[in-house]
Amino acid sequence: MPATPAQQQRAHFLRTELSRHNALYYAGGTPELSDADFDALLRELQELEDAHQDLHTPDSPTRRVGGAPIDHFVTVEHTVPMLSIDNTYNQDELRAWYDRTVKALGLEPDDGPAAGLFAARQAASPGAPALRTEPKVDGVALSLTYENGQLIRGVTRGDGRRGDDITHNIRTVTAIPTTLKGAPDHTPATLEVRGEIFMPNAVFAALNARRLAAEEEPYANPRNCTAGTLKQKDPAKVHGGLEVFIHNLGVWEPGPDGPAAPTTQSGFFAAATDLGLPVNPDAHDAATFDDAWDHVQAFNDKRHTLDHATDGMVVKLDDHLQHAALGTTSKSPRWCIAFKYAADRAATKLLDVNWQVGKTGKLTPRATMEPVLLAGTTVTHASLHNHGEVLRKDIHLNDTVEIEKAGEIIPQVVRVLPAKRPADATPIAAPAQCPDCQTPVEIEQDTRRLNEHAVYARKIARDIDKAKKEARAPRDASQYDEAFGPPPAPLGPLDETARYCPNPACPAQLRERLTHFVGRNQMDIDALGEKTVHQLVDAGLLTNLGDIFRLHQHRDAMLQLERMGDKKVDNLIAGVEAAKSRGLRRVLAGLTIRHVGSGGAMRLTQAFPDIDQLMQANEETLADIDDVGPITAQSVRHFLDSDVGRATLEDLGREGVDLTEAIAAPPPEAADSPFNGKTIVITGTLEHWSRSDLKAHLETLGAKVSGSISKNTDLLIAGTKAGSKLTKAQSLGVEVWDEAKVKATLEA
DNA sequence: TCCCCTCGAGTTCA
DNA sequence: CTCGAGGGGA
Repeated sequence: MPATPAQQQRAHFLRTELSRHNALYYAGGTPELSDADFDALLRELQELEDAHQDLHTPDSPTRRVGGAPIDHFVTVEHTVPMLSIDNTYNQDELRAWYDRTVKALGLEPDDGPAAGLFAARQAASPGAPALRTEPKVDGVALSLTYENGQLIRGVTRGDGRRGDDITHNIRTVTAIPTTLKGAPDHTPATLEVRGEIFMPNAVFAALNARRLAAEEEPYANPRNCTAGTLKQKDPAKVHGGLEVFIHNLGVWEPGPDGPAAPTTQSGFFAAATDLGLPVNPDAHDAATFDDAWDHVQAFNDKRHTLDHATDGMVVKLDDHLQHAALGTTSKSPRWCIAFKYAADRAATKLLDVNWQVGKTGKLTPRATMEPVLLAGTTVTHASLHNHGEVLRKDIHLNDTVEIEKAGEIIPQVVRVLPAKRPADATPIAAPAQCPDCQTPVEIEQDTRRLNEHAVYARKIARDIDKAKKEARAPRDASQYDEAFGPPPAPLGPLDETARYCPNPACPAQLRERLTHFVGRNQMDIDALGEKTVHQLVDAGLLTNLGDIFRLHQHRDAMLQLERMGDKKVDNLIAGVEAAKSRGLRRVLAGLTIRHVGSGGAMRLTQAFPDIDQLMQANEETLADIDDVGPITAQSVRHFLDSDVGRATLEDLGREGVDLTEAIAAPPPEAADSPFNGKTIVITGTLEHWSRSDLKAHLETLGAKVSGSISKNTDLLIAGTKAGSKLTKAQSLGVEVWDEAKVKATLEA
């Protein structure tokens, strides 16, 4: 049956949309569609084409050249999981891994070149290296399978357990042999190897130059471009020039005449080379730890001269028997470790500075820069923290600044490059008034420096007292230097640490405070996100915290707003209703009282479980509470005595918000729980609980759940993607559990 | 008075 | 995740 004009139009629309999103996705830009939405469109097009022969076109996204259409990639289970590698960031951490490993192998502690691992390797096989070092190339990990020397499959790493079958695309990569040397008789019957596929910088640059010339969106970086091109549905569109380095062995079944499986990492490299598989030319044997460390350091200079991105060095044990003996943790093998070089820096131009108003009224300068690629992401913004910081670093508009990522995540301006300061560089002006409500700002200075002055002044005051008692003349100011040492340098503009808008009714602050109040750990009103709050504030429906609980009176007004349907409004009203019973602790945590967050709110409600009792507490009583000192106490009292504070609490009470806190009796099993009395830190991504749920649960069992690791920590619960906390816990010798162990213990 | 430990607050990008 | 600052023990 021929398609109707409407169907033809729809099919055309779907084809252009799908191609456009494909292009966006592979350019590493922001996809406008989720994978599921993309698949839905693709399916719709497929169905249209199936029903109407005349809609078929050779270039349809549902087809690939000369083959059957692919709906989606086939998921393939890895025979041996492809794990990720643990990271270290300095020599001590690397050494700690090495010592741990030597100990786990049951060898003598390795204190010199003749002991430990080195000695063990020499005994087993004279001249054998203990370790191997190999650059960590920033590309895409994949697994290749050969049968009788023929390439039969290429699979992405995926989640480590299973990945996507990309064989059709892999065949177009000339760096990957489709037939091994010596095939079929002198190759393994089955061979599965792992490697990294990447795009050399020169290839990437040429590709982007072509795209720019054709007025197409350039690709974000070589790695995204590689990942994108491997996920092409049409192999003809895979970019040329991809390179690959094979680095690990998955499976090696020798077969009747084939070579025997290698038993060491160095042996594997030699064997791979014999079979025609490319390996990294900068990999080295290392007899001892010190040798390995020398390679690590030497490569830090060399890596910048290479034509591909590297972000570290992998250190591996050479002996496969030792690999087997050590095994793996749930996320990474114990027999190798990555050393990450100090955060990469990038230089870019500072274009603009905006002053943001925070929920406390703090004004923060936020820099906008020319987009620059840094450690895998494109960076445009960075906080400049405060005006003192701007002055101390002497940052001007139009300066070229050097940026790096703190903790691999948050971009920071490290310094300006003074030689590159242009003629049109202008100092960054700090606002004298709030950019939103024009109230004159208040300035805070470094408390430590203020304290130095206070200490110096006290010394003088005490001396004057003493002089009075001893009935002698007080010291002359010119003698102070001699008696008390030189006075601290006077405070100047460079000591400014914060600028505040003091107006409690500032609209910008109100927006931020409302957003905080409805946030996850406070009132937890899911339907009220940042966007919606701003919408409602702009519409005049939210002018204070209490208004949230009156939103249901403005149903019609809300329905007038953009992207606000019946369903969303119902959701919102139900969420607001539920929020009324969250209790005093969460209300206090949401109020933005200085120095009172979730922890402080808990302490306060433990001492004063309802608002009336809290209202009656004076500063001294408050300061008696554990973890509450004079400064926090004053801040709490100040809030409770302020007009806004009292009015807000009364308003919330009138609207039916629960201003009491039930004191949870510990469940009977708490006493024998292994978590009782333990100080626990949770990190990483958990599967079965949200982190806050697990925290709440462990607390009912008598545990203290804290946010940072120290030597007081009894236990670290590490989910996947655990970061520096895991490393720190290991270096402090803190016990670490994975999620499965927690689950098993809780169920026991 | 000095430190160590925690908490609060601000923050970027996918 | 990191910084700064408050709290509290040594």
